[in-house]
Amino acid sequence: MNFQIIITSWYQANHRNLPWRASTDPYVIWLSEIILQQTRVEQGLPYFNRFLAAFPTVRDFAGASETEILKLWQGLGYYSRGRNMLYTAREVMELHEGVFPVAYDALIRLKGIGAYTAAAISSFSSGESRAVLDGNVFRVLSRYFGIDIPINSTAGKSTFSTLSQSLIEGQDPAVYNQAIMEFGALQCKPKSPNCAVCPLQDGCAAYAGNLVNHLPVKLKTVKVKTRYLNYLFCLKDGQVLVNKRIKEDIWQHLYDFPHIETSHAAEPGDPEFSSSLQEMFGKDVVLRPLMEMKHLLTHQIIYVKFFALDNYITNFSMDAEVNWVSWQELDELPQPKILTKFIQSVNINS
DNA sequence: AAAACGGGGCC
DNA sequence: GGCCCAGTTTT
Repeated sequence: MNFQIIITSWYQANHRNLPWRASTDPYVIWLSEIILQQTRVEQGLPYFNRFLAAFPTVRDFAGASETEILKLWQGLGYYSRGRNMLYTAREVMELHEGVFPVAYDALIRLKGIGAYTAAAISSFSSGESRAVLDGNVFRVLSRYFGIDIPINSTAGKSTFSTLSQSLIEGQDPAVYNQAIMEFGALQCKPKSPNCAVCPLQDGCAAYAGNLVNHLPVKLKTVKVKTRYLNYLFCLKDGQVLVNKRIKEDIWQHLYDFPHIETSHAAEPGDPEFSSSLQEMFGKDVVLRPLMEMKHLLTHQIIYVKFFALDNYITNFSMDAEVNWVSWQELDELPQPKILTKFIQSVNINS
């Protein structure tokens, strides 16, 4: 038996029942695929269900506001995915008259849809023969064929892309694509794959060469940087001062509090901190330390301090992105995880 | 070619 | 603490 037959038979016997697999609607597939980018199935699943319930069609999606989309996206991360989806939904309404494209060449032009997602949507919705290449496929192929070219290098992407496309020829594209990804997710896992009962054990180069734990090879790149954010929690007449994050930075278009970033952990009397506060408020203000948190992102370690400003804020120079809102309004705004945590603990302690 | 972009689970 | 997850976009 060849590689493809073993993979697809394994899939028939072992696959999970995932809701998006029940549909060939390109809109539904699109929804699931964007949500699942760099995201585990278990984490994305509830988001998929909520989005589909809220927006059954691309027309419904296109009619939403960005805040609405980001609020539903809250907690999932990589928020540009949500913003790009809204852009693309509107594009589909205007350019394709509300009919979601199924052809790879049309899909690849849409914002937020890259090579992987275009292959996934086109193969699942219309049976176009485009091999998906995601983390699972890289891993399965590099192990089975014993390829040690780094999967995140240009040469690696090219090599694996050619190989995977050659393997899908003659197969049912939708089934084969699902099968190889599911095989990578459940059987050929990154850590402690179950080689003892693997149906591909016979032809597996990594197994034969005892290289399973060394493949795939990946170039490490990410430099983690450390940041210090000092949040200013301003309350007045039951309203909270919120800030819309409009800069090119993490959490773009989400809402948090006005804050001052310092180059190091800052105490209220710190010169750098104080001068920024002076600039922001036009006079000295008194801070009351509330809480400290450490927030971990893939490439940032953020030390967060929350301070209360109980008064002194009458002269606050309001930027366009800063606004007073009620607790109720704040709750309806999309916000970073760290802020949700803070708000919860304030509610518990009050 | 490299960096930026979240949050969570697992070892 | 490091790695990885149904990747894409920007620099």
